[in-house]
Amino acid sequence: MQSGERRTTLADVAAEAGVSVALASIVMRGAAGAGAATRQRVLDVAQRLGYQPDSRARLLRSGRTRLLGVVFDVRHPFHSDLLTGFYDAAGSAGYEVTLSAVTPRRDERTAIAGLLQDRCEALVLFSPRSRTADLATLSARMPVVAMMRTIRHRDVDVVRTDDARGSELAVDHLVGLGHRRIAHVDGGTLPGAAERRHGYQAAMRRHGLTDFVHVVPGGSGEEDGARAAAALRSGAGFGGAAPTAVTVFNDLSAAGLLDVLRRNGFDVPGDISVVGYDDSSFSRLSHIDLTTVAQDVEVLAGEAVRRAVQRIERTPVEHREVVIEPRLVVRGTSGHHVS
Amino acid sequence: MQSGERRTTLADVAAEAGVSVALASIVMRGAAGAGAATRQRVLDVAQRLGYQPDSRARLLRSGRTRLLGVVFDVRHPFHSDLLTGFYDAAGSAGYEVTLSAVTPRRDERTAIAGLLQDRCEALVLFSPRSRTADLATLSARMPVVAMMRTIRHRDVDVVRTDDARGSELAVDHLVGLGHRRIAHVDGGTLPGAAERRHGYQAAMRRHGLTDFVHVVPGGSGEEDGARAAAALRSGAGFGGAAPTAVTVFNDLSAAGLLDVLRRNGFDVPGDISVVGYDDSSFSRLSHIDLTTVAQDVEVLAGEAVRRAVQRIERTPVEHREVVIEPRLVVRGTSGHHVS
DNA sequence: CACGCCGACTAGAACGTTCTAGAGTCGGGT
DNA sequence: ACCCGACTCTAGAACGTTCTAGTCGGCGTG
Repeated sequence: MQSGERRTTLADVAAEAGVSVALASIVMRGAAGAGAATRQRVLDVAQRLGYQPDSRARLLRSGRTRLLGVVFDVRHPFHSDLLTGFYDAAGSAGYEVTLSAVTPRRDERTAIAGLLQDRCEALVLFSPRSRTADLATLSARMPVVAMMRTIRHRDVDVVRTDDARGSELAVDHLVGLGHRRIAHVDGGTLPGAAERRHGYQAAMRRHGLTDFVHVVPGGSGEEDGARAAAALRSGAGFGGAAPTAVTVFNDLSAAGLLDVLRRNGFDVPGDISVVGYDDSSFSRLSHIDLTTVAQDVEVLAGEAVRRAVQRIERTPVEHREVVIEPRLVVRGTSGHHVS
Repeated sequence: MQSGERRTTLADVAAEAGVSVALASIVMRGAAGAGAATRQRVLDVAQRLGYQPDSRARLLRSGRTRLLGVVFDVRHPFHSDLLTGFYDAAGSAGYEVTLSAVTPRRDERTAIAGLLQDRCEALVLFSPRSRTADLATLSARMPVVAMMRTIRHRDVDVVRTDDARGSELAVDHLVGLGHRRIAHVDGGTLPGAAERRHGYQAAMRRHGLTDFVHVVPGGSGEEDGARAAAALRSGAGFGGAAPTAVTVFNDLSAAGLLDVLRRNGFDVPGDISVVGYDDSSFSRLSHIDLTTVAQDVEVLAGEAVRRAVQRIERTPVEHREVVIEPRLVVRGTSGHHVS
């Protein structure tokens, strides 16, 4: 099949229906100005010939593309969730979505360049790692929305979760369960790590637990969490006493930490409570069952689309940065402190 | 920023450089037929004006898009891995990739329709669920490659893993460890489930274990595996004796099964060995550490691209169906049978 | 009956490229 | 001196749409 014949164009449909191309165009895009009978006839012919409008030609002429470009990372499960919400939000705003993936061998520059050619009207970047200056340059060409990360530049919009607040929720939860010796395994220089660390510290101070603040260097991988577990067991932070609870930079690191703890005979949450961050799909596995801080996917996606559309349509915008409230998901790895 | 001014076109560049549009075009696409000095001058001007070619116009004119459309499911982690390989393979074949995602609220039809408008030259569908007839209709319009699934239609190409062989590898591995009472938790009517079930049955027969063949109804979710675990413990299949090993339809189901087993005091792999399927990222978590059957992502992606390109360029094709050998990844959930 | 108006329809330009056909220029071989 | 080929460059059509500016009847109104 897929024969060499030219695909059917609007001209074919028009000829077959015995009308002008212009009228066929009017019918196809549902515009006013065609008689009911003619309209039906054109529609029938189009259907019969299997006519598919050529979006390239259409958009070339009309200037608009109603296309939102999204750069996401295939390695980040959270991005997949966000994508789901993004399609919904874009759809109801009357925009299409075009995707460009970052992979281990395809960097962000390449992914962005791919979208640039597609003439999308705005760029939405999931957890961008580009330098602020590069994003600023980009924003001279089209609206740019950065997600899950702070960018301090007046031409780049930001939609992110309040990560400091997320850590605070985790600490509040643990304090509510009677914990005092709460450690934090951080994410080093990774995006969001500083906010999460500061949130932890602020919450500890607020609860009068300044003396118990203990940050253990971690990272984003399982092995980072495992390493941190070893450091914790040595009990360096609390004058020899092991912490009774830990908040971790992300779920993957938390999983590594959990594993080492359990292997070493610790009962979770009996001996020690663990709270992750991200609500990754695997944290829901009953076997892991991780208490964690969830980002609100629907709202994040919705706000990003809203912001992009506002910029495209030049609607005045109230705040450059939209910060979404996180939500604590209590599962099986956190429990009452028994002294 | 993103001012209302028209974006710079080839005509602008040409005018500024004092050459014709045609020559500017020649320079921009690196074609032969421009003097070195002129070429450099045009390039400089283009750079200075921030010229970005409009792919829509370009492709409208040239007819070709060199675009491969991919439909993937955001929920399937394996698809993310495959995407990585796909970008690589397409890139080195000189093709671009355009993505359309299936999400819980965006079905395959919609995802395909989105790509159709983009005028890609071939469609590659990851684990398509569409009916064969629909795919056949589609293939009248453009080459269609289905992945990870059998399609019996002469116009639809197929690139998939030999799932029967995958199950056989799992069984061979377990038999090699001394197991005889090996059960299979299947995937019902899901794509690939029948092949995996048949592979299990064939391998059991080959090892003379026909009497021990025992298929437990399962599914793709964690809860399916959990349910199957309960059924297994009742020992229905082997005359009251519980199996010493299980092969499971996929990793997620295996994780659910593992969890229930361990919670009920079974030692894995001491009391029972478990083998999953897919090598999902979470199966690598040290906490799960699942022995599983891996699909060769690089090869799958490479073959899919090769096949799509062959169809596009009308190169004769040897086999309609390309079947890739799976690979067993031995981790911690399988061990010697101790009787 | 003339007028204006409205609805149905159309011709042709426009969008930003690529491609075809050909025009000019230069240098070298006869 | 002439021609030829190679090279550089250009004009203008073409791609499949949408949009602008109409044309053409018919009908209600004065």
